Amino acid sequence: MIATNQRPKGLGEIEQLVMDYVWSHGPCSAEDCREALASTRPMKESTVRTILRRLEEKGFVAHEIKGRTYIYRPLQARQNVAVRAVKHIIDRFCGGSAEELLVGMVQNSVIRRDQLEKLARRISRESAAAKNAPGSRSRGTSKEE
Amino acid sequence: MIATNQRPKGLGEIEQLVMDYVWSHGPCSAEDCREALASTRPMKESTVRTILRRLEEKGFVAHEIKGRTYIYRPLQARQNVAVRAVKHIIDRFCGGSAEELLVGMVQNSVIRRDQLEKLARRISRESAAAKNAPGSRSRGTSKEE
DNA sequence: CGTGTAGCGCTACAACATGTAGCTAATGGC
DNA sequence: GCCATTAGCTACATGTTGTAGCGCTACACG
Repeated sequence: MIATNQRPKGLGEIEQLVMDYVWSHGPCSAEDCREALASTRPMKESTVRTILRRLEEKGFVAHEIKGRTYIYRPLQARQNVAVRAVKHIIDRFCGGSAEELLVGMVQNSVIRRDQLEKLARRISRESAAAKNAPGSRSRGTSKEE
Repeated sequence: MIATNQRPKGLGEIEQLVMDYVWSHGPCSAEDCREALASTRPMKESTVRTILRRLEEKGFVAHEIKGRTYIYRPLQARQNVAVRAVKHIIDRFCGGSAEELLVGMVQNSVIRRDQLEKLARRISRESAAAKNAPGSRSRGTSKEE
């Protein structure tokens, strides 16, 4: 972890909403966010900007200046953030082993059995393919950015 | 918020440590906890008690009185807490579908491919077995008491 | 039966995270 | 030159978490 900044902090509720928008919509301005979220969560302009700034501090987004508007884009793939969060849980609760967790997930219907099976097969293939393509290793460790 | 208690709040760092002890050690008193954690995390007696009390408020533990000592025991299985946390992540980041998340977990070496495959087989069996035992459905929804 | 001690509840408080927002300054269009 | 847009800075209220002091009670012991 280079960690220029980016403490491993989590996302608050609003932060999550904003990130969701940035993730699904792609590069956008603060105003874009505000307007898009206005119906579900009205905010002042400054509020959105503060959120975006904090998101940037935390390393979730980066901005570039277009004209005189900041255009924010996600720095990390949504999936990676999710994975890291889950990894954190695994470390904390499961002593690093995901096995029991997955069993529990199936038992609690968080994933369905058949889903898992399909997935296992799919991953078998992908994993094997990745192994045969030396360069593609990069996906494994750092897909973000 | 009606919330007799037990908001779906997370655990702080110390709270986690204490829970870990309660989970692995089973029913124990505040002093047990304090002593056990003393080497890694020295705390005053009142601190441990506060933590335990909050843990009880949050619904993670319950106590019974033995003599004049409170004996705390976990109310929720460690695994269930983990599963719920992951479910939360899935809902928040993955729109409810765990698939991509799992793929990402394998790609990021959070779980190994073979681990997942083994698991898929194992779960196949367990799941099938559960399906044949009508009463055992209860495990799926609420394993915690 | 008085006193000490263990163990609990209550309360407080500081630090930090998070949501919210106002005010000011710069910048570009009209 | 003036107004709208948009960024920066700062503030503040609230909630969470770690930490702990203080006082009360009940049991043990002499």
